[in-house]
Amino acid sequence: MLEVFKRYLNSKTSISDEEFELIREVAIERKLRKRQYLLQEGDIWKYDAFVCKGLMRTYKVDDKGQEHVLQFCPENWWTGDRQSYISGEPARYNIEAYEDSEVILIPKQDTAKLRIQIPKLNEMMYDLLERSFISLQNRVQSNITHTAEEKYGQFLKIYPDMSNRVPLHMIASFLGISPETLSRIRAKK
Amino acid sequence: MLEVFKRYLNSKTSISDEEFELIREVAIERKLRKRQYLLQEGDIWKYDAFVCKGLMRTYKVDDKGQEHVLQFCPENWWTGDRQSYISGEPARYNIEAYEDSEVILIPKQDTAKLRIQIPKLNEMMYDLLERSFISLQNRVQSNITHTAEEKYGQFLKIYPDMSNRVPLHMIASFLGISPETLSRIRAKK
DNA sequence: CGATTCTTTGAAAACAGTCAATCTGTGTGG
DNA sequence: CCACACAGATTGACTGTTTTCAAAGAATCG
Repeated sequence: MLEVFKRYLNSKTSISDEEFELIREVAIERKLRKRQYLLQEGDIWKYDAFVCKGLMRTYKVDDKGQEHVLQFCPENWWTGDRQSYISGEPARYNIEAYEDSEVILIPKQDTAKLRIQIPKLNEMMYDLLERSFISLQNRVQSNITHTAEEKYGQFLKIYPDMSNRVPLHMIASFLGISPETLSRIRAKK
Repeated sequence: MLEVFKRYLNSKTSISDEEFELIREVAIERKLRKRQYLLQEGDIWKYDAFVCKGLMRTYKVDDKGQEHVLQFCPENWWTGDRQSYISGEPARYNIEAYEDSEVILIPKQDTAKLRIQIPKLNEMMYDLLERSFISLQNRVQSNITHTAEEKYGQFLKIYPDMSNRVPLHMIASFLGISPETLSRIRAKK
């Protein structure tokens, strides 16, 4: 599991073996079965989580009991609840494995130390946040600009394999449309 | 204009007079009249921009010539096109003053130096990005969860004074609904 | 195989968008 | 100072899209 992480780090920046040892010392390896939770609403999130294998989804349940998928997080992406992480408040989201998954957790305090010890890691994580910001911004823009059909088209471009990995109704939820509507959109292609 | 900026910085962190001098040396003060552009689509954005006074809006024009407002940026907020800033690609957005405004521009290279010279500034800008990320995430969540009416309610909570400062049709555009629909939503309260 | 989850389909209702006309307020120039 | 132009807001009628509800048909998993 750590090998995947090391390969990822070296694709994004360059980390020496000694530096990676520092990471290894604090990294927690966790295996999750499908439908197992990484985080439940109300808990406090204190990690940085890197998905080595599998697929996580972040979702929220509204007053009417309806689920809304905020994010899909496949292998080689980071997940977590940034709001809870920063503020120390209870999480408002659930993060659940939707496939059997392998995740590396780095406790918050250790991340802070590592970012000082390994400046390149710090830089990488900053870049990551910037890019996440931009992709969220693109998503907002897509939401206010496009029709349901166009949004689905965009989604397929950005996540080409996701439609094979998660059920349709979760994609609909991610896009903010009803599953029936998405089904009909697909039918007419 | 720089006084406003200094006050802002000291509300977010603490910057000594000597440190602020470093900022002053590179800061560019710019006054903009209503309808004047800070950035036009196609240009390359190379600054960090802090709004001391007035109101900026970031928008995009789609294929059909329709404007879509991505962001309102009143005094004491930062604006810019992060995508263009990072990648060096031409901006896809326009940033326009919607009131007579005063903006401080710090050129990209100078920001980089300042962030090294003034660690607290660096920290502050990181926190800022994190918080911007979270608020965008909340906006996405609101987009996929709520009806037009609920979204408008949320908007009023987050930007209580904005409805006095910008025309209704721009708020509609920001929310991704038609001006007529927003007008009707308001009428039935 | 049986149970569950997911997807599709149909019909009706709710909702939002478009187009066009009218109304309102503001600011400008004669 | 008034008349006019202009931008913005509202309203009505219509159209089109999306949701909802219900039921039936696939697909998947234990």
